[in-house]
Amino acid sequence: MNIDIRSAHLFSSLNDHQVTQVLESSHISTLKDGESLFETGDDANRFFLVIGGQIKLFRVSSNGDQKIIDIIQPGNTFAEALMFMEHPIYPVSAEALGPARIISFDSKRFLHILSESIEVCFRIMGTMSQRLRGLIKEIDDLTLQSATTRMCAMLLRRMDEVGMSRFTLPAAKGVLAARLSMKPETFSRILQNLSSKSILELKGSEIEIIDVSLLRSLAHIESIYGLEPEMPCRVRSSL
Amino acid sequence: MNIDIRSAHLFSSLNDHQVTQVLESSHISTLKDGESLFETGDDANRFFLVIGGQIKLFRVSSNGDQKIIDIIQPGNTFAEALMFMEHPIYPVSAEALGPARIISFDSKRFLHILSESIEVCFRIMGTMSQRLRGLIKEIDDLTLQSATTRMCAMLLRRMDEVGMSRFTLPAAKGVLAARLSMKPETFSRILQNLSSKSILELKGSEIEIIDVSLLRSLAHIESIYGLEPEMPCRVRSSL
DNA sequence: GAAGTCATTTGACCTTAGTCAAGGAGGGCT
DNA sequence: AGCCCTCCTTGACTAAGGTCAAATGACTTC
Repeated sequence: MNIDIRSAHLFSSLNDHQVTQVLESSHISTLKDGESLFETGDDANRFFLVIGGQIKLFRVSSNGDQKIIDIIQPGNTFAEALMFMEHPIYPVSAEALGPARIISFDSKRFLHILSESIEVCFRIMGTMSQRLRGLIKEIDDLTLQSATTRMCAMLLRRMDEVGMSRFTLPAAKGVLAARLSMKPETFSRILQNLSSKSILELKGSEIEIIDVSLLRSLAHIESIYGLEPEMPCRVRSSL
Repeated sequence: MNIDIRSAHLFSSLNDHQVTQVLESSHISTLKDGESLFETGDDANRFFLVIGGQIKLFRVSSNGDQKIIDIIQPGNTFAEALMFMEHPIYPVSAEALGPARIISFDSKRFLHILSESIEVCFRIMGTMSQRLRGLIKEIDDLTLQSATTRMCAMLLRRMDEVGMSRFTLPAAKGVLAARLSMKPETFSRILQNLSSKSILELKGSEIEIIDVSLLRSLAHIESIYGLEPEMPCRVRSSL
């Protein structure tokens, strides 16, 4: 197994010597599906690089609901932003979504290397900046956008990523629902609804987008013409 | 007017020479109440330090609603995280909340100084890290917490800040409502409700917390015993 | 001090999404 | 095949907040 950690953005400008140093404090591990890596509130002395599978970052509410903050894909690092805090504590929990492989690194050690390389600092700041932007967008989505809008935006992103109008969902529906901050039931209903409007066709986790432009307009401003007024399962009539 | 920008965390480890350099590209300005500083999507070539008044950062939905992401207080910088992006664009809009005074700095110029000072880099990364954490907490609040919980948490924060159980709200109620992602009406009703439960007393924007421990428990897990079941203005009875 | 403007409150009602409960459907295992 | 298990779907209903509109209050400005 010979992974070049330099393929990860964060490490990409390290020289050979630095790579060796970083690897000295590294530790590779395999996680089973659902295995926990750390929990919200744990001391954060290490950060991670996903080399296989997916890691989900999430928060749990007092009544057990969980909101998925992010799903980290292979090649990406996470929790590296914490090393700059005086008392680093993970603000989220992390566990494997399916079997996964990760490398962990000692934060202190990496900080030391960082103190010699402005270039790596800049890289990290770039990453953090983007993450900041992503979170702001997410807050926007959560407060200013409806569940349907979020769903449509997600479908469009996925379509873009795959490059085809026919694709398979990147994770189990329940997981995607939590990522989009809705219940599985709502997720299912919205998908059904889009399907009934012939905006897409779905069979299991296979989706084909039929009307891209309509989907796009829904992702931006919901209900160009009444999507919700005809939502199923409304009890209006019985009042 | 002789403000030492070093009192701002971001600049605190600059030497005299660097301060001079930074100030060379700086520009002080005064904003009237509601005056816009920049809008979401504008090119982000400058970042800012608030020296008087408050600046609100917000996003606007397609139907005109606005969500306040943050309210920046004097002594704090904002938009500095953007300079690390290749194509920097403000992810939020900014405008003065009441008359305000700010200093703006040229990002490029500052980047140059940064490239000579690891210490300042570390400081920035620390700030960004905290901001990241704050946003995650906010997402948590929005998805996993109710409006009442958010209100209670805000009141407790404010009480902590002031150090007394009697205090005045830090901004107009409508503004606070937008900050907490709720409508002014909801804000008012929740406050009324807390008042009717003798958890607090309110007169205008003066608030006195009566039952701190109950407030605290509401902030954590809502409805230890039924707060919502007795919410006013419900039409249950007419069904 | 009257008029006007703006923020807040209250009331009545509506919409979104969550809850709870009951069925499907698919996949792996024996 | 039959069974179990987990995930997804569907139906009926509830709850939290939003909407709209009117009433009140508070603060300016003339």
